[in-house]
Amino acid sequence: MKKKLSAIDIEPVSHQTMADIVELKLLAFLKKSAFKPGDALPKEIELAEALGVSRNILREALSRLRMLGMVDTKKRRGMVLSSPDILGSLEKVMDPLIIDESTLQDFFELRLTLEMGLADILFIRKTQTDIDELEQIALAEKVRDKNDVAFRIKCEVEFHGKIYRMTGNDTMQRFQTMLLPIFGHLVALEKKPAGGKVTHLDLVNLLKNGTREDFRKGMREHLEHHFNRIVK
Amino acid sequence: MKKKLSAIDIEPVSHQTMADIVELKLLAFLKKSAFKPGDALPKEIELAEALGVSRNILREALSRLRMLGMVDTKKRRGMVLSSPDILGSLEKVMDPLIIDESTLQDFFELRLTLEMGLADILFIRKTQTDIDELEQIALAEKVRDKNDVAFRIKCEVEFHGKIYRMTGNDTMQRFQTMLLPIFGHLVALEKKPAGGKVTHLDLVNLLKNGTREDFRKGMREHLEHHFNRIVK
DNA sequence: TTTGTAATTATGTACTACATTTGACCAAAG
DNA sequence: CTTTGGTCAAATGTAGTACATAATTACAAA
Repeated sequence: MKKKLSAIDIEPVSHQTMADIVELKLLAFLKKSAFKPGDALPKEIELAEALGVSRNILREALSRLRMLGMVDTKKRRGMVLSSPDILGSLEKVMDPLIIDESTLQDFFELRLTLEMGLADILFIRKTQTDIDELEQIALAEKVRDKNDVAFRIKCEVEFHGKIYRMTGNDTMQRFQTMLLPIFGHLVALEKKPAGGKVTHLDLVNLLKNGTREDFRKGMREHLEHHFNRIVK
Repeated sequence: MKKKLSAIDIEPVSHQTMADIVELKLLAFLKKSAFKPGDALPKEIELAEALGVSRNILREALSRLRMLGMVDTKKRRGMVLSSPDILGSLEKVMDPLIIDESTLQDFFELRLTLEMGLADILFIRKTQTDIDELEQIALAEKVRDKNDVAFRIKCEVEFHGKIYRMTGNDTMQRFQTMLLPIFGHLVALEKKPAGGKVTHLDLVNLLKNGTREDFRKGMREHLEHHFNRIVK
C-alpha cells in the first residue's frame, strides 16, 4: 500500500471545539447586537452561563477576540468592544517559512500590483519635501559597491518604503512592511542583481517632472525583471 | 476641569497579560526553532511547565495560534505546526461597523490602488474564455433599470470580482472579497450613481483589443469619481 | 476640591478532576 | 504474513473551584 489514498475525495468531519463555536457565537453576537466601540459587554460569568460553557472555554474564545483587538477587557469594568487592529493578526503569521509556496507567490504578485497602482495616489499626495527625501535615498545608493548584496537590499527597502510612506496611507505602509520579508525571501532565490533599466533616480525624476503615466511606465520597467518571474 | 488632559503625552503602561506574553513566546519559539509544517510540538503540560504558567494560560495562547491556523492540535498526538490561513483572521475582523473611519479610508484607497495595478497581471493571465465571461457580465447590466441600486451594486461586484478572479491569484481574490463590504459601506454614502465615462463594456473591449496601458487608462477613468473622493 | 482609604467586584491565574479521543500495542483470524 | 479487532494509555478537551489582582465606587479627612 505505497500509494497514498489521494483518490478518496471526501472531506473529513469538522473537529470544531467548543472554543471555536463560542468564538463564532461571540463574533456573531457582537456584529448583530450593533455594539459600538466603547460599549460595555456582559461579564464573563454571565456570558459563560448564557452560552452554557465553562468560564475556561469562554475565556479561550475571548482571548482570541482580544488578540484580534475586537474586545478590550479591563478589571472590574468588564469588557468593551473596540476597534480591532486589522493588520495586527496578519503581522503575526507573516512568516515566509511557514507560508506555503503558492500563497507566497500570491503575495509577491499582490505587492507588484500595489506598486503599479501607487502612481495615482502618489501624484495626489506627493510633496516637495517627500520628493527631496526620496532623492536623498536614491542618491545614497551610488556611493557604495553594487555587489554588496545587503546594502543593495537595504536601498531597495528604503526607497520603496519611502514611496509607500509618501501615500500617507498608514495601512498601505504597514501592509508593505509586512510583505517585505516575503519579497526578500523570494528575491533571495534569484541569482543575479538584474536591476531594471530604470533606476531609483530615474523614478525620482519622473516623480518630479513627469506625469502620472510616465512614472507608472518607469515603475513598470523598474520592476520588469520581477514581472518576468510571473508565469502564465 | 472640563478640558481633557490631552497635553499629557505619556503612554500608559502596557497591560500585558500572561496569555499575551506566552503567545509571543510561542510565536518566537516556533519561528526560531525552525519547525517545518507537520512537525510535532511538545505537549501542553511540558510547555506550560517550561513557560512557568498554568495550563489554562497556555491553552489561551494556544487557542489564539490555533485560530490563526499556525498550530493544529490533535488528541494524543500533540500539536503540529501547520501553514496558517493568512487571510482567515483578517476576514473575521473585516466589519465596516467596527473599523475606525481612518482605516476604512485606507482600505478604500488600497483597493483603488490594487485595481489600478491589476492591468499588468491581467494581461499576462487573461484568456479568451475569461474575457467572454466578463463580457457576458457587462452585457447583462444593460437589460435593467439603471436606478435599481441593489442591481447596480450587484453588477459592480460581479464585474470587478470577475476581474480579480481572472488574475488567477486566490489571495488577491479573497482580499478583494473582504474589501467589498468596506467599499460598499463607503460608496453607500454617496448620493448619486455617478458612473464614470468608461463603462464596464468599454473595459471589456480594451481588454480584448487594447494594450495594457489602454486598459489601465480606461480603468482610471472608470474609477475617476472614486479618486475624486481622495483628499490631499 | 483634592487626597487618602477601604470595600466591592470583575478579571487574571492556578489547580484539580474527569471525559474524550486516538495512537500504539497486541492478539486473533484470514 | 497481512489484516482485523480490541484493549490500554496518553494527550487534549471541558468543567469547576479557589484565590490573587486591579480598578471602580464611596466615603472620610485634609
